[in-house]
Amino acid sequence: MENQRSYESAGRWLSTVHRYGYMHLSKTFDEYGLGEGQVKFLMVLFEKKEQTQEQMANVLNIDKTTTARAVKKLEDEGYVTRKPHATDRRSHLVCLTAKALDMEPMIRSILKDWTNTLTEDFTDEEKVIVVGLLKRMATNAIAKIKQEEGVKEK
Amino acid sequence: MENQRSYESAGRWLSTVHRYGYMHLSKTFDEYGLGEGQVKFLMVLFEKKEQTQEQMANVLNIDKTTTARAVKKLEDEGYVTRKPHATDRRSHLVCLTAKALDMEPMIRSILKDWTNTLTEDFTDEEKVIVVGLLKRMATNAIAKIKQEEGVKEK
DNA sequence: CACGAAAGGTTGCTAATGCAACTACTTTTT
DNA sequence: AAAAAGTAGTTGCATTAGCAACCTTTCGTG
Repeated sequence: MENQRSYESAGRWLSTVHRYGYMHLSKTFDEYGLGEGQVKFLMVLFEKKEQTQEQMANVLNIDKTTTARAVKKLEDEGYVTRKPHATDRRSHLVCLTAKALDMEPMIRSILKDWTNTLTEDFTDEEKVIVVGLLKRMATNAIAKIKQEEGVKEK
Repeated sequence: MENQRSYESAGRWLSTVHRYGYMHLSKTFDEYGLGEGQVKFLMVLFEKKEQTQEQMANVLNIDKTTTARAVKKLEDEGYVTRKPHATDRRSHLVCLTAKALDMEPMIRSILKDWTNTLTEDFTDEEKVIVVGLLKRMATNAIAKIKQEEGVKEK
């Protein structure tokens, strides 16, 4: 149990990178009527084409209320439409509009540019390593929270 | 320019880890009257003992308004006091209370536990690597944002 | 089939955070 | 020394995000 003298933990840098990414991407996407928070949902739709809100929330591990509000903004800005689900009247299928599809390359390139900025001085190997480690941390975090929830409602 | 088919970028996992960390730490610190957002300022004070808000904002790369509000909450909860600066009447020195010092081991241990959870299945080497890579990403992010600001006000 | 549980969404509330604008002191320039 | 520029903090506003509570529809079991 060494005395951790300086505040240099993973979490400290993680939150810095996250905040700065948020700032940069918010500013960059602003001119397209997009907020940083909506982009991740677009990314899911670019891959899956049609999804219910519930499905998107699950894939991204994001709360369903956050999902609902992000989808609403995307709809307001003309990036997605919602059509009734064929068999379940509770849910809606969220679909991309032509506008969103036109913007796909642009959006991907903005995200990629930011990733490149973050890993500017990384070797190719390090670039691969960091994604892998972050993914494992995310997996561990998710497992822990799920476990806490499980305990709570036992 | 390979087609990045799945949304597996560093940023995606980074934001997941960040959000889950926020959730876990908020919940854990809640019973001490602390929010996740205030803890990083306490960590700075544990190391530097006395700081102006400006100094804390700089160390953490956090906006001064966020700093002001975090300090206010810490003051309201009895973790810090503010005393007038000896030579500059614009600023205040933020100092820890006995209550905060008593809680220091507890707070460090909660943060460390979460780090351990995130890196549960990491080798010792990987634990070191991930902090280093995150720190470099943070440095790159900060440099980029500073550069954008510089351009703006030219 | 009916009733209760579960699932998909929405609304109200709260926290952390950044930006713009403002006040109040300090330092620099002329 | 007076005016200009810069620094420390604060307040108002907006965004992302989660939680609790609620509504509506669907499903499962007696």
